[in-house]
Amino acid sequence: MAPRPRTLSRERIVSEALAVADDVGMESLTIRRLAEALGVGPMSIYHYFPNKAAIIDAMVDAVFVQIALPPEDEDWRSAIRVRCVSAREVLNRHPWAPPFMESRTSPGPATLRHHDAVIGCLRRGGFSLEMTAHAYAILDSFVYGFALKEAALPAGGGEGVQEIAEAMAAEFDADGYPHLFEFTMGHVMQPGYSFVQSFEFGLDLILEGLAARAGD
Amino acid sequence: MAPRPRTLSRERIVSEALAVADDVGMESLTIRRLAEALGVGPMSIYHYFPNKAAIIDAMVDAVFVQIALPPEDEDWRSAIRVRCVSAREVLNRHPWAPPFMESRTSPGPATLRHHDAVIGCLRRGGFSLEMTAHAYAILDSFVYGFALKEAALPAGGGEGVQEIAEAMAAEFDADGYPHLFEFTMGHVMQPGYSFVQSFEFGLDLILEGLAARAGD
DNA sequence: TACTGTGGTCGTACTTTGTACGTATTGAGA
DNA sequence: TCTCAATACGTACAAAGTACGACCACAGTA
Repeated sequence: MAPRPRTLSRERIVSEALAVADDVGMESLTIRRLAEALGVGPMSIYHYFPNKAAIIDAMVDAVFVQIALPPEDEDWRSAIRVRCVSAREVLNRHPWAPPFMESRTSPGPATLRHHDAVIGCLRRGGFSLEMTAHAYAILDSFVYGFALKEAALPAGGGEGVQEIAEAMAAEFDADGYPHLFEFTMGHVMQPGYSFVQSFEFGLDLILEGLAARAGD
Repeated sequence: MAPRPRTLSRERIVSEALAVADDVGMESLTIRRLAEALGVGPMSIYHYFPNKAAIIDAMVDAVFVQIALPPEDEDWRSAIRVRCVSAREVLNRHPWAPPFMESRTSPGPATLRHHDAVIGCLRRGGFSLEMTAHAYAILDSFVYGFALKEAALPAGGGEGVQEIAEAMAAEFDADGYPHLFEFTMGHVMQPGYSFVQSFEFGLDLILEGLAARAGD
């Protein structure tokens, strides 16, 4: 029945794939590299997954597992807030993920459970089906979009940004872009700047707007 | 000086690349395929671009060209609205684009001009530098995130969704996901459902929230 | 007219990818 | 001990990006 349960398993493969993708990026996650990280021949992986796409599906589901579900004992607004903050953290840990979270055609169980919990939370909060659709669309668009932008930033979002901004500023020195110039110099490159602050600002703005419309 | 200006040019290459990517998706946009579409050998392309990444950079800039700048003669709120609606349309025409729009490290001139115009619009509207950063972050996160989700949908967002939803519903028939089930059946699969409606809903919600905070 | 240089194109070939196919190894049950 | 199925791997092939250098057509020059 289990002749040779040597080293591999779906779990180990997925977890190693996450590590590699986090480390070197999705475009450098190759079967060979993954196999090497697992200490195994490339073809061994295909005993557990039919193809690379299936591995990515499993990776996406593994990301969803990490996102906190909205706590059931809180009101919808703070419960949703918890899950959105958690989602940003998780997506930040896996910068490769945002483009894949929504585009997979075969969602895994964790993905389904997650969506079920969020929808349930909104419904319990008194949202109609239509308003639930709107709320979920705007919240997730914001969360994924923000994560997408953050992924483009160097780690942390504080330090390395200045360098990039500096390099960019050098290109449009000839003030063909006056507002961009002012913005970069006067804000982005200032010491206290942090892109992440905009996340809670935006999230609370959206939650407030949703609360005002909750009865619709 | 111009010994043999036969068929190729940067413009023609980029425009054909857009067409191919729109048609078969980014992952199927290969140099060979692009060359074939241009009626040219694969290597000829490398006379105009140093590598594939440079082509993608140019493609992204070509997408930015299409997005309407905020009209200067309108108040910030409707001007920004115009450009966001336009952005969604354009990104919808190029479903491959969202993950690339922010992640390129060398922005083209259209990209810079676009950002300059949006920032200028907000500044003229009375936003502080800090508020401008927040506003731009939330607006673009929403727009890109929404486009990302839309790209995962079959064309149009109305028709094919039902089929997919039906297929999905078949999997969780065992009502392990009651809210998702209710949502899918009671809303998504209803005749009038349209995901796109959520865009204007969300956009107006955000604009309203920003207007309320504009003085900060 | 012949020659030469230069810019545009392509043929060949190398490396790296995903993965089809068949084979070797192992230990549980007969 | 023998068999067999589950597991791992070796080899090989198609398709990708692209380095390298050859070819080709014309613009000037002589």
